[in-house]
Amino acid sequence: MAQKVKLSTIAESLGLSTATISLALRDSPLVAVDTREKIKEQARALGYIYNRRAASLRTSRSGIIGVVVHDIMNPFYGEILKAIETELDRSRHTFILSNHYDSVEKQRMFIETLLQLGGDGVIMSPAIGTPVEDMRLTEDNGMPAVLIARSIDGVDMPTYRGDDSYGISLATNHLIGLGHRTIAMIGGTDQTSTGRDRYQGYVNALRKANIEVDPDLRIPGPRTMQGGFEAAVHFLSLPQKPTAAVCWNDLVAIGLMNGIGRAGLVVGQDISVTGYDDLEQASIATPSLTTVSNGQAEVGRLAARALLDRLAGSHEPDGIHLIKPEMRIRQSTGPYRPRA
Amino acid sequence: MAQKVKLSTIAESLGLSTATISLALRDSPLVAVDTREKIKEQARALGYIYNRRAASLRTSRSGIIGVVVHDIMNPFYGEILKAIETELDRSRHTFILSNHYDSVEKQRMFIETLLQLGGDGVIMSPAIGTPVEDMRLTEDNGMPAVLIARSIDGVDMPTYRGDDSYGISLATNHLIGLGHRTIAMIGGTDQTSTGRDRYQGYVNALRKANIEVDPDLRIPGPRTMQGGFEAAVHFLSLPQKPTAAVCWNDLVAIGLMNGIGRAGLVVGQDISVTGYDDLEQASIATPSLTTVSNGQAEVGRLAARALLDRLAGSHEPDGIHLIKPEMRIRQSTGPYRPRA
DNA sequence: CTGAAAGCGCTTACAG
DNA sequence: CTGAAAGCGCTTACAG
Repeated sequence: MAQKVKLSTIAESLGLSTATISLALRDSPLVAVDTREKIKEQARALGYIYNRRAASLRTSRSGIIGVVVHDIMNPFYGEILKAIETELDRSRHTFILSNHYDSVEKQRMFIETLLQLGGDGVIMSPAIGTPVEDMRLTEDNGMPAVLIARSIDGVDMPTYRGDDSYGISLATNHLIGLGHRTIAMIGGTDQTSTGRDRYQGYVNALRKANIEVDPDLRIPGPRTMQGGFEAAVHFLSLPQKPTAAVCWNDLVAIGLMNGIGRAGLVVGQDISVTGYDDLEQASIATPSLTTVSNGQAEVGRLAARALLDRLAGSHEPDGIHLIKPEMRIRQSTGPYRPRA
Repeated sequence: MAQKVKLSTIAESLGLSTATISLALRDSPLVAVDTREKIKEQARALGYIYNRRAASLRTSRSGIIGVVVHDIMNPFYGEILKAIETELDRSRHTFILSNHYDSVEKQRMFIETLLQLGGDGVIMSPAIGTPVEDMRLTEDNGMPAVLIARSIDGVDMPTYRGDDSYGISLATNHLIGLGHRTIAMIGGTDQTSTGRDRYQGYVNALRKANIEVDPDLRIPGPRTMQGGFEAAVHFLSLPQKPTAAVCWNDLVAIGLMNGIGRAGLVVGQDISVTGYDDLEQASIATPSLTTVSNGQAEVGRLAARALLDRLAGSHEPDGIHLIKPEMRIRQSTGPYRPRA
């Protein structure tokens, strides 16, 4: 490649100072319009590339925002990320993405890298078991953080997520309303706020309907399609013969439906299944999946906006902002029928 | 936050020079072992954060690698990215991810941002219609690029992708071997190398079996699950009454299978369907999907390694490296049966 | 084994 | 409206 073009290259070629070039390229009104045009023209002609590291070293603003979630391959996070991307693009921020796969270690390394790069802020769905100190790391170093999808006890940062307890109770109530009494809960973990809230919502709904809660009807663990698929065998062999399953999320539900289908039973008739999240896939699954919309786009949009607002100086109130979930009734649930 | 801790802070607190601190923190053997330990200890105690922008301004190496693909929410790219992530993590590189959604504009903006940040290299699956100049932008500015999944005519950069023509012929031959003669091809576009190659592979296989190629049996367009689902109506109403469909990818195939199921036909018996990619979902779909493994993990791993090797000075040969696809036979395909 | 000094390419008061 | 100069926080020859 040719000699590197920098501000001084342009300055010399035009007989101006680097200060003027710098101002002109950033559209400062301090520079006369025609000088500005001439400078921009020349920058283009020379193939000038703005050196952000130098600028950011000087200004201590990098334009970089970090985003770290459990796993971007999970469409639930994918849908949140898409909304974040849209917001950040609009304000010309660059975002750096990482999965932590629920490794506190990996998450901490990401935060450190982001600090080293001078990240302006971070949006995170904290890993299971994230210690409070790790969260402090961000704010102590002047990098504001916004949480999504999960909250951490003892951390009072702005947090955007669905109202899990309420959402899962919608699904459970829907099944109860269809006459089901033996309802299993498939998937999830007690190690996250989300997991605890969803199980609680299920328990609450059953109690309110005077249905005894049988702990053996809970099959914790699965959070993926594969997991739901594998859980089908366990589910179908439960001695209580459940006629319905409230699933942790849509992926688990779709996997479970596939597993149930393999066993020759018809979902929506023999067994009712609900999902959670209302992913794009939910409506085109066969049968189409009854689920709960979890407002992913809303979560992503609001979290990104909150961070940008804070960077712009205004201060969104801290604490948890719950997005209201909504029921989506489709073909995977139907009236109670006793199992053979 | 407290006053920012930098090299000079540590230097002063220990009565040493910044040069020594800098060397010690990077484990230089030039610094005595106990001095080194003392320095590291102090750095930790003070909560020192390495300023990469400053370092990178000085060394003109950033440790950043850019990755840009069509859409990370597509599990095909997700699986490639996972492999890239694994390789880059190992060498302590940070990666910046972006979708271009086949917008040349968005892709160019990403490349420019990456150049501004001093990116060390870029891995890209180029957007449809990427002009050769845009590809030059990377190398002209000393940032090596490696292509994945798609190639561009006239660009001789290292490229890693599956052998699409061969792969789709495997699927087509499998159907022909089962006795099918009226085989549709669903999805894809002629605007990418991948699209042209796959259609060509399908055509070649038919010709070789002396089956006349009927252009009306091609339904171009769909590349998503939703697209495949919607194409089912068109497919089922084709007057030629095809008994099998070669799909662009697994997503289209799964969508199509759902659509066929809704129409009351049984995939694997009434209609045979093949996918492409062998995504995780393929094996747990119902029926499980016969498909072609496209070596995503291999593509990601090799592309990342090629870039890292080049950054380390060695020079992987340019040109296209084709990964051999493999057939995965499952339940979605079965022997020919005339349609009612 | 350790230090003094220059320089990476910007931006920003300040002066004119 | 434009310029001279300092400084952001590192690293790297060079000297000792």
